[in-house]
Order: sequence, then C-alpha cells, then structure tokens
Amino acid sequence: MRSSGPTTRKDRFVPGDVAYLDSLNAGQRRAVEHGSSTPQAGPLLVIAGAGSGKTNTLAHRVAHLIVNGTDPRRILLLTFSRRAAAEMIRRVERIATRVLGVGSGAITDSLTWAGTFHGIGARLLREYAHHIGLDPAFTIHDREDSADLMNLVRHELTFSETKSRFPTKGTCLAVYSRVVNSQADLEEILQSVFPWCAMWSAELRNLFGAYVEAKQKQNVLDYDDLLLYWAGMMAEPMIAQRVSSQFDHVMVDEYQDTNRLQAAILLAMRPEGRGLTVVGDDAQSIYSFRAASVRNILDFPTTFDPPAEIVTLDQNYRSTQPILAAANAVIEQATERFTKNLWSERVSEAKPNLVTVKDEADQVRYIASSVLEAREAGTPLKQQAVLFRTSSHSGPLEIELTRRNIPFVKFGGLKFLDAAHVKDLLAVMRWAENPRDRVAGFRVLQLMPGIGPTTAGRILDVIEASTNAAWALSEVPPPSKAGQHWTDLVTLVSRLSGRETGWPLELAHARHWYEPLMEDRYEDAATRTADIVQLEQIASGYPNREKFLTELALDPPDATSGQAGVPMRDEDYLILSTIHSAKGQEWKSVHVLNVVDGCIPSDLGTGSTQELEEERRLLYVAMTRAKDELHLLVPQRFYVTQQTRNGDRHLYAQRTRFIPRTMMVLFEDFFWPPVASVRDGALPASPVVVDLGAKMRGMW
DNA sequence: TTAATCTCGATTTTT
DNA sequence: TCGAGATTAA
Repeated sequence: MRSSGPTTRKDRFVPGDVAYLDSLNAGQRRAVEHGSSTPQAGPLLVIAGAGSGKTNTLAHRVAHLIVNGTDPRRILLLTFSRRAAAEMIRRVERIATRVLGVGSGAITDSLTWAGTFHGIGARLLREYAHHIGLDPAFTIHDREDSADLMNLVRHELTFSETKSRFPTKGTCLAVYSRVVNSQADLEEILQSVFPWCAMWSAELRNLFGAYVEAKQKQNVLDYDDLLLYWAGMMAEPMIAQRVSSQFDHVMVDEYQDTNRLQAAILLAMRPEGRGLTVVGDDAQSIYSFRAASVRNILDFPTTFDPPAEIVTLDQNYRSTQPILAAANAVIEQATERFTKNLWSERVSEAKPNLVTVKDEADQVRYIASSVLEAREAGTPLKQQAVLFRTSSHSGPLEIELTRRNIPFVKFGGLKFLDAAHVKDLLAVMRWAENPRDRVAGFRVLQLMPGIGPTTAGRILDVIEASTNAAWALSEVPPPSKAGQHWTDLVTLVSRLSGRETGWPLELAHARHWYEPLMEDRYEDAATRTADIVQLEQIASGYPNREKFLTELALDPPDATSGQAGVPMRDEDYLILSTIHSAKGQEWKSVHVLNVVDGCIPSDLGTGSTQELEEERRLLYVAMTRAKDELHLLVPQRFYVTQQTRNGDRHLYAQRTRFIPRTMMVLFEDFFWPPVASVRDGALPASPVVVDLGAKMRGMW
C-alpha cells in the first residue's frame, strides 16, 4: 500500500501505476490485467481452486477496470448468492478507494448491477416488461408458492385422484424446474433423474402446460421464469442489442454451478465473448440438482473464436498443508477431473482428525467439547463451523448446544420465511400488490374461520372477473362465520391497494388484522408474534412494498438461530451450515458431521456415477473450508428417521467410501472418548450401575 | 362446506 | 415422524 498524505490520492494517482496489484501472485495478476492493453478484452476463464484467492482476484479485476476508467454502472457482476455479491462490492470498494482516494460509498453506489442471476433478471424484466408483453407489476413466487400453485392446478386436472399415487407437488415442481433449467426434454429428464415418475410423463406435460397458463393469468413469475423470460427476451435481436449494450463487462462467479439456461443468457449478452469473464472450479461443482452443468465451464473456452484465455490459480492461501493433502487425496480419486492439485505454503504438524465415535450422542458431545476447547485456546465461536450433508442431521447437535448454552446460528434448511405465520402475513402483502395472485389470495381467505377451499375459490373467481379487486371484495356477500374478520379484511385490502397508509406502516395494519387470527390458530402465539415483529423490522429496511416483496422472495434471510434466543450481531456464535450453504466460506476450525456411507455419499445419491462424483466433491468442499483445524466425525451407529421399510431404525455405519484405508495415513485417526478410560475401570459416581431387577421384570 | 380424524407413503442439497 | 390425502362427523 502506498503511504497516505494530506492531499487526496486521486491527485497522485497516475494511470498505469499498478502498485496496488503488487500483493497478487503471477496468475492472479494475469487474470486481473487480462485485456487491459486492448480496447475490447476477449473472453477469460479463471479456474480458481478452493482458497486460491478467487474473490480477491475478481474484486481486483473489477477495481482495476474502474480505476482505468470503466464506468462501474456498465459492469454486470453475476454472483451465486446475494451474500457473495455484497462481499464483492465491499472488496472492490476497499481497493478502489485505496487507489483513487474517492469518498467511501462512491463505488458501491454505482456498482449497481451486481447480484444473482435471478435478482438481475427480475430487475431487467421489470424494466423491459412493456416490450415483452409482461405487466411490470408481476409478483414473484418462491418455491413454496410455486408448489402451491402446482398443487391447485393438479387438483383442477384431477390428477390427485389417480389410482396409484401421482407425484407430490414438490416433485412435480422439481421436474418442471429441472426441464426448464437444463433446457432438456421432459422424457429425457424423467428417464435420467426421476425414473420413478416416468410413467406419468403425459400427465406431467399436461400439468406443466396448465401451470404455465395459470402463472400468466395471475401475473406471477417463479424463480425459473426469471431466467427463462430473460433468455427469451435475449432471443429478440432488437431487445438483445439494447440490453447487452448497457454493459461493457460481464463477470460471473461460481461458473461451475450455472446451468444451461444461464449459459444461454450469457452467450446472448456477449455473443463474441468480448468483455466476458467467468470464474469457477470444476472440483467444487455441487449444484447439479439445480441443473448446474460442469460442461458450462469445460466448454467455455472453445465456445468462442478465438478461444477464451485460461488462467489457473492453484496456490491455496487458506488451509494448512496437511489439511490440503487430505482434501487433495479425496478429490484425486475422482474419475474425471480437470483442475490441478492445490498447494499451500502454510506448514503445520497437525493432520486433520478422523474421529470415530460410538453413536450420534457421542458425536455431538465431542463437537461441543472440541468447540469449547478451541474457544479457550482463543478461536472465537464465529471462526468455527459445523457442516453437514442434510439439514436435519444437525437436530441432535442443536439440542446439545442449547443444553450447554453455546449460541449458534444455522444456515440452510428451514428458513425464517417458511414459518407458516410469516408466510400468512406476506401473502396479505402480496395479494394487495397483485390481486390476481391466486395463491396469495387463497391463503389469506382461508385464514378466516368458516372459509375453506371452496368458498375461497368462489371469492377469487368473483375478483378475477372484476376489474377492481379491492372494490370487488366489498361486493362479495360476507361469509357469516367470518364475522368481523371479513369486514376488517375488506377495509384492509382497500387501504393497501389504495396505498393510503404508506410503507412500512402497511405491514403494521396487516399485522393488526392477522394477530387475532393467529392467536386462535396457534398455541404458541407469543413466539410467533416475535417473528412478525422481526418481519416488520426487515420491512422498514426497504423503500416500498414492491421492493420488499421482490427482494424477500429472491433472497430470504437465510439464517435461523437456536432456541437460545436470537444472538445479537456483536455476540459470538457457532456456525452450523449445510455443506451447500458453506460454499465460498472459510473458518479456522471445521467439524463435519456423519462422514459415513449413507450420508456422504447420501444413500439417495449413489444411483449413478455422476451423482456419486458430486457427493465426493461435496466432501471436498467441506474439507477445504478449514484453515487450521479439521475434524471429520464417524459415528459407528446412526439413526435414520425415514425409510422404515426394513424396520430397523439404527444403522451400523461405515466410514465414507471416499476415504479408503490407504488414505488413513493423512489423518490423525482415533476413537473418542478414549477407550483407555473405560478400561481403567472407573465406574460412574452414582451407586446404582445397573438396575438388574428392572431388567428381569422387563423380560416378561 | 368445513374441520377433525385416520391412513399411508416417504428421495438430500437452493436461487 | 411428518405431511398429504381420504374419510367422516357436524
């Protein structure tokens, strides 16, 4: 860094001075400076291994462009999650400020086109809505809403009354989504991914057609539509030309986890690849269930003529060498791979731990004590994480942590917005925003006593036939059992749709209406009220209703905290996360739960070699999150809650097949608690060791 | 037509 | 064990 002085650095910055790039290694620097000397940079692919400073490199590239005169508003930055986008903006800001000395926030404010594919899609679609025959007031259905709509349609087509069971709404939506995102044929997807639904192919095709029609009629878009409509829009030369000329540079992070539809959008945005940069690591591709295709990254270079330049980053700055050695060994077994092994200069004597424990109870005890030990040694809880394959696997751990008063925050799995009462209130807002949204209206109406599916449906039909929804509602004869709730709803809706009260006061009104209903409905109304208050807090952070609903659908608050109460931002807490949600993150100490066959790999994911390979990469991703300490836990017995077909609930588990015997030398391998202490013969303090009498009685 | 009760089957990961 | 769907009572 250059020394600071009384004058702003802007005065001293000389174009061409690249001292701020000195901290980068050769590969990183090549990636950052790619295309600098020419007016139009050709396509660039950065293969960035885990912990190789990928985010830093991309941030430097963006900053470098800005420093050299690119207008930040003409840079499109596509990330995998909202969190990643925010982090990127923060870093760009820091670098650019250091170099240019401009006031903080200046860059951030103008880097307006940074976000997820879905978020950017939503924004572009609203902007161009009139050109593509879309009503710009569309609302966005999240996964659950989409499934609900799918369900409504499914009932209308009477597929729910088939002799043998028709796939559930969730499965139907999954199939639909997979077809859309992979741009493949329904038959093909059914054969390869959902073979147990293949018999329903004709019905599904019917269902999907009706589903699409329903969405259009109601002016709602689902997640997939945000990509699909964007792609469709880009197929129109006139519009495509206009959209793509808005940007000089398009950059994509985590490219290995994009799907074919996203690749199509990119190609339409940059047909020749000029100003296009993609960054990723095929060894970390873990989202194929969302139709992500590794082919995207593999085929990227040759998509263009001349082909894209490739820069490979293989120095890892995150993990100690022994941790990396173990991770490398795991990924080396992969049948197909393209990236080189990572290396690190971070020497350490400590190998990662492979801990065998008797059962899940011991697993949880080990983690709790290990976490506390590390905290004693100076590693704050926030620098430690526990990762798991499946969200539900953290259940016992959450109980133990609560018992021991260890605060934690969980990422992945059930979300704040999934809670029924939060969804209820959001449905009110969504319905007010878009009266044609049947899923929202259906939900709201049925909250009132005496109104079930039939009545709700009839009311919605009346509204649909009318031009003014708020007005139409007051025309409906009040259902007798709903009483006061009904009149209050009519007032509420007319107020909301007339925007009489202003944001965020609207939400308070809605809460007023909803609270008494909630109290009748749920026993634990008190804790639920707390959530609703929290929702109001969140709402106050958005300028208006439309923004609030859009952002919340696309980027729901993704952490749920333990019953110990919501930890404050400045408090210390342990991180619990699914491996998928841990992507791109790092911690000093990492524990991985249930590193056993049946879990990693999940016994659902062992069907094809492709699935199996993805499970392997999943373990690799988990391991490479660790900087200094890594603990893999292997319970010998673990509990399965589902699949009781075989009767036995306990399963005798084996160490994951991804760590064969030959690999054991790379781990510190031990049993916990130490067997020695048992052999010492120390009996528990309590005088009764075993109640033999009870045992005898229990025999009969 | 709604609301309560009963039965059967179940495929993880998320924008 | 949970939730969706079916059945039944009010």
